[in-house]
Amino acid sequence: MSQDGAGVDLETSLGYLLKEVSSALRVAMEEVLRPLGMSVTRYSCLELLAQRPGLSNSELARGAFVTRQSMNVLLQTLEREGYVTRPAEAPVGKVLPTRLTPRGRRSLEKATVAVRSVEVRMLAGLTETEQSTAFRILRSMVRSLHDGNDGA
Amino acid sequence: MSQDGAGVDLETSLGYLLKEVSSALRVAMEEVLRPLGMSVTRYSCLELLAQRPGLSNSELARGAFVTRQSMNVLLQTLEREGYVTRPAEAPVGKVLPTRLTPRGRRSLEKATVAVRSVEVRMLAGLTETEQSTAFRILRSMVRSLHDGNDGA
DNA sequence: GACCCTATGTCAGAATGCTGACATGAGTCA
DNA sequence: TGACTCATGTCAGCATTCTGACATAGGGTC
Repeated sequence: MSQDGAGVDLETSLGYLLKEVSSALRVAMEEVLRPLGMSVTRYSCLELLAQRPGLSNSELARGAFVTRQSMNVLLQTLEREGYVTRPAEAPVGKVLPTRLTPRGRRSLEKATVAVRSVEVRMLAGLTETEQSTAFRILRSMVRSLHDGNDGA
Repeated sequence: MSQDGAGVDLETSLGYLLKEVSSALRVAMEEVLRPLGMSVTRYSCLELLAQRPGLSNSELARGAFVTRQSMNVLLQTLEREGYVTRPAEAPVGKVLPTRLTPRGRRSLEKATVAVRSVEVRMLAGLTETEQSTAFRILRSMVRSLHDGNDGA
């Protein structure tokens, strides 16, 4: 009854399960980030900047999986609130390298602890080997999906 | 430089990789669904109804990982356009069991083919064993994440 | 029956992300 | 040099989803 041959069976579909996991992960992250007054996208942006200082708006957008327009709005907010800084003039081209301020770094610290606790919980019950296997398999999926789009 | 000890290293984080995969999957699905004039959520709703006829608004919302308010908006659209039907009066309680119309079923058929092709592409390069392993690991992640929230 | 708790359907407003569009700067090629 | 292409930053409008709120139905418990 749940599979009439032609359909994508939800119970056995890896795509559906993937959506379920990412949904649960997002909910869990929002839950621990909310008390800190931070959203997932905001956290992603700050974490990206902490690990790769000087990233541009477009690079941050790609790293956080949103459009550069959305990231631009977020960066303007973060800049206005004093979490990041961007030069008034582009050193080269139109690219504006962004950096965390001390305030941004402090804000990120608490968020990082919270997010790490979620990731630890998600990985609970998995061996090191299983985690490595999962990593390899997920990487393969990303590659396969991109190949079909970009043709690269 | 990319890992100063305390940070969540993006290059090795399963959470980040998970976000990358689901993002790529969503993009790929939107790409094949757009020519059919269908969105991912719309497809999810129809597929859910095909496999489990009579699902209520709230059940569909949970199955598609959106709020029941969002699903309600979608259902009203689908009903107005003749893809689904709901009784005017609730047979029991307030629950309105929803069903696909022939038109909805036809619309879904093409979409299912398109979505299946994406899933096949995503799984290309993975053995049957790897797919089973991925399924088991992802299920474990969902369980661990939910345990922390519901306390169940 | 009275009460409480939960789940549901639904409306309205707010937030978030996306598409479309434009100007500008860098690289390539003839 | 000039034309062409591509990537970037940014503004504006639109679409989708979410949060808040309300009334109602059903299952308990007393």
